[in-house]
Amino acid sequence: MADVARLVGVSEMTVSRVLNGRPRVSAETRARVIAAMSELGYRPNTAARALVTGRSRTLGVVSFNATLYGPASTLSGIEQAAREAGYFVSIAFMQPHGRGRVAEVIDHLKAQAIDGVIISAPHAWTVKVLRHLPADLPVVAIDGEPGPVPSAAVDQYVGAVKATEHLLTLGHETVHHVAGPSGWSSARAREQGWRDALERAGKVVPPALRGDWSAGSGYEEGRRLAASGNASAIFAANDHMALGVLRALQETGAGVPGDVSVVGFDDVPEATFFGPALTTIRQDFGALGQRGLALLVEQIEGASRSSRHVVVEPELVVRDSSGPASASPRKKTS
Amino acid sequence: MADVARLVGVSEMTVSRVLNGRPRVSAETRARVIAAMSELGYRPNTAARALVTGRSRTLGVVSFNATLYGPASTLSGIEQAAREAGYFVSIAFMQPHGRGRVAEVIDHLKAQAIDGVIISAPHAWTVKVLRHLPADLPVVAIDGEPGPVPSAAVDQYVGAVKATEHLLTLGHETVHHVAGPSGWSSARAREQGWRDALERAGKVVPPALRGDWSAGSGYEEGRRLAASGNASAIFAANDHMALGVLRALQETGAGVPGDVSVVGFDDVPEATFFGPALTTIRQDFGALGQRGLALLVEQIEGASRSSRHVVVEPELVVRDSSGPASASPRKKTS
DNA sequence: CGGCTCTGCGTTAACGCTAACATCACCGAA
DNA sequence: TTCGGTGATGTTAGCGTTAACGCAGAGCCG
Repeated sequence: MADVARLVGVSEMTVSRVLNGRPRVSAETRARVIAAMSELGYRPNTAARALVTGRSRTLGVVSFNATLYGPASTLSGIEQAAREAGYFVSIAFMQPHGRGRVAEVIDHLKAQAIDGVIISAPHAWTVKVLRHLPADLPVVAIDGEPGPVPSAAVDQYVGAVKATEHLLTLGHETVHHVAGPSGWSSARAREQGWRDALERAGKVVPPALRGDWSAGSGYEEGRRLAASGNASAIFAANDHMALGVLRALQETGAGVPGDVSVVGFDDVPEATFFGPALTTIRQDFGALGQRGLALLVEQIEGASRSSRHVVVEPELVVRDSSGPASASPRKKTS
Repeated sequence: MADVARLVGVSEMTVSRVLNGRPRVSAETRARVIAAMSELGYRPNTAARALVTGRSRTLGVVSFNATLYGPASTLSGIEQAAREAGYFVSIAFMQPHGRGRVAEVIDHLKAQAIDGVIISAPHAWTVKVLRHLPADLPVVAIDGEPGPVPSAAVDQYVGAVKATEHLLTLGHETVHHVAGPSGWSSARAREQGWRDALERAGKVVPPALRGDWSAGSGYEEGRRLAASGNASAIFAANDHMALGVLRALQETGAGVPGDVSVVGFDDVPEATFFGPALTTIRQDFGALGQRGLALLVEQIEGASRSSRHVVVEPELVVRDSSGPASASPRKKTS
């Protein structure tokens, strides 16, 4: 920086002002400084900057289960938005064991000079963790229920309503639900949306079956439903379970969508290639990440803290696995 | 830090020495300093440290296509190992468009004070990018071919050989291959391994079919193979294409593994739940990340630079989709 | 024309930490 | 006894940047 200042014949302070886009520098000086900076290949030293300003332009992201499609896409969205906003993204993954480890991970991030944190909080219990964070650290929760800190989430409830109503519109008498594990906010919200949609339409609400997000659990519940022989429409709480359901139906000879319609949730990239292509609810994880980041930057830069809970609308994607209810109920085939 | 020093009644320098585990501090003083630090909740300021030492204990990771299982798992492995080694991990994702963006992303990371970079280099062309990096920046390439910088990769070639030999051992006359897109190092290595294994066994090498990693492309090539009616063993270059192949076979009435055996590559979590459960080659992505990180830390901390190319062995996982060749070749069914 | 504001710069002093050297007490060897 | 060595600690300076203030000159108003 001293070199730049010397080359232009001004003080370091003036260079600093140009660097930060501050006013009180004549257009001409500004141009000459910029020229000198690029000529010398000058790069500001982030450490020195952080030291004096107390801000590092680095954000922490705590993510659970980074290998799943949803969290990974969200992370990607966050990173891109952060880069555009001029922030760096430092990551820390939680091992699934939970609880005690959270503190450790957050400690790790706090050891760094971090301007704010985005925490993926898919479990109901994570809300408790959020309470124990230092009050002066800007935080955004992603993918959880509205809690003590600003948050961004896909509207799971609405998505489930859309899925259920789609099936009802096709003429199905009712819709069966393979739910996600209790304790997950998204599983709860989807189940509630399904239940409410059925009740609003005056339909019978069959008992919800409970899976664990895995294709295997979807397969098991699918077998159960197929055996009962009275399901004509199934809404699975995620695409992997829907995949299991599809397989179970196929094995028991039920046609999809001829005999049974199936709808998933998430729209993972492979969903188009399931057999048949899966009707599902698309979550825009990238947008989720962006919104979350925007919320965090807003807190950090002290703008209005108006909207404490941002919601992303999911979207129904109709493919081949859902169709009109057949005229007569399907016979039990196995 | 001044507070800690005052509380103990020593100079800041002594506190600093304790902090860095330096000698020349009496055991008693050391203990008192540590006590004071925890009493005051003191946390060293990373920015000040980085400013004076020129090292930030932050690593950059450049990853392509972060939403795929492989890269995401690798990233997770890197992060965990880095945390244990006392480093922070700053990420930057490439958008798939490639080329020009690489420089931009690396620039972003260089703007931060970074001690080293791990670059995921799955394409053959990424090797060129590596040449243009500043020579003084420690770099490790992951998941590419041996190139100008130290690298860590899963031994794709050996994996493909294992898959092919597994099928030959089961008595199949030859093995068909649905390859990945050319331009990907891993696709090339897997194809080469398959080819060599067949040749070594003195078998006919059928032309390789080319997919694009997606389930859709696997489905198409699977239809083609099923139509030809003479394939009894298929090795798909990844699990998603294998999924497509399975579906195609199922639709055309070919039994798996009764009529046709199928083997994939990767061992994605859902592979167990494919129909039938997929025999595949497991890549330990977590280990890959760890090894890559170790290589980088070695460079940074100036230890021996002995092994410039580290290889992780993949592992055959036998499930239900592969079985003995049927006595008589299957009839063409469609 | 005095006093006011505004612009465009410069000067000084940190930010929190560590490298390098300085100091001092003590100990064993010559 | 003197001297060099060593272990424990302190002092000084500076890493690269920005906040806060200072100051001169231009322009404007009453």
